[in-house]
Amino acid sequence: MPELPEVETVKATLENLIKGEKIQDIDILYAPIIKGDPEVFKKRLIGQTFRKFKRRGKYLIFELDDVALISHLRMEGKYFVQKRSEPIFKHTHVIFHFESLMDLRYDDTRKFGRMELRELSDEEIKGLGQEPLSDDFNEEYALKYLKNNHKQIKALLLDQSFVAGIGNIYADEILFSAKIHPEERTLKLNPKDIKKLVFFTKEILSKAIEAGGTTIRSYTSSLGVSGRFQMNLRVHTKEGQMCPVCGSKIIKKRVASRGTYLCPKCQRLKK
DNA sequence: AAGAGACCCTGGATGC
DNA sequence: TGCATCCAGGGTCTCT
Repeated sequence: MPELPEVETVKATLENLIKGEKIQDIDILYAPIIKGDPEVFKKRLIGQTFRKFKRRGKYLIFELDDVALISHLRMEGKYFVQKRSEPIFKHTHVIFHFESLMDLRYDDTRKFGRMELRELSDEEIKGLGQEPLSDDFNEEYALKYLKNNHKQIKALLLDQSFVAGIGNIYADEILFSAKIHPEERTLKLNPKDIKKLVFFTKEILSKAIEAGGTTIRSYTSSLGVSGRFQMNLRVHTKEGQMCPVCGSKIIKKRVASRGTYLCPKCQRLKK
């Protein structure tokens, strides 16, 4: 399940592979992936060349000559760059044919991902909070945001309008490193907690990007995107195993409607 | 305002 | 072995 580090890795990989490629034709095999009219989507993109590669939160933004293609991979979206002659996989839904006879193919087992066209002047994605690795995401911002907030802290980390790009895996890892219980109310967090939260958010996401993202479950074998950060996971998916800090058993419970892993001894609720 | 649940969707795991 | 059921969850929407 791609979160910020995985999307960043996909962005970098695709920039290497398809920058300067010109679209000759597009096959849309499963139309609901496309927001808006698929025919308009095709007409607008054919003849355009991939120029710039960006990421905002978990969204990929491809800039072409005079249009932006925004892509969200949701749970299992993947891009493959393949020769036109290669067989098409079962779950490939959109194919961009390049003049070079290479294809960019979008593959998505569960069909949750979405693509959308925007004007270059209108590529800002509404409702997204700060980029976690930017200087604008800092203690002051978090303190101010939390002032009128009563949520559970895990729900807040997953809230893209607070900070954009964190998903279920990294939320668990950040909270474990910061020694904060996922169900802790944001109101109860003190400035020290906030400081740790901001610090470990940046630290863990940066390290994950360096490692090329995290590969668990279905997130494997997509071209160029088999990360190594799963080696560094300390609580996520570790139910029943020993906490690497104190040796207690890691538990799993539902928090914010998500499977959540934590160490009940290192991450205690405040009184 | 927060939180729960439905929805989208498939494959893998589990249960009988 | 085989069939039915459950579960995973990012974003969006509805309801309480």
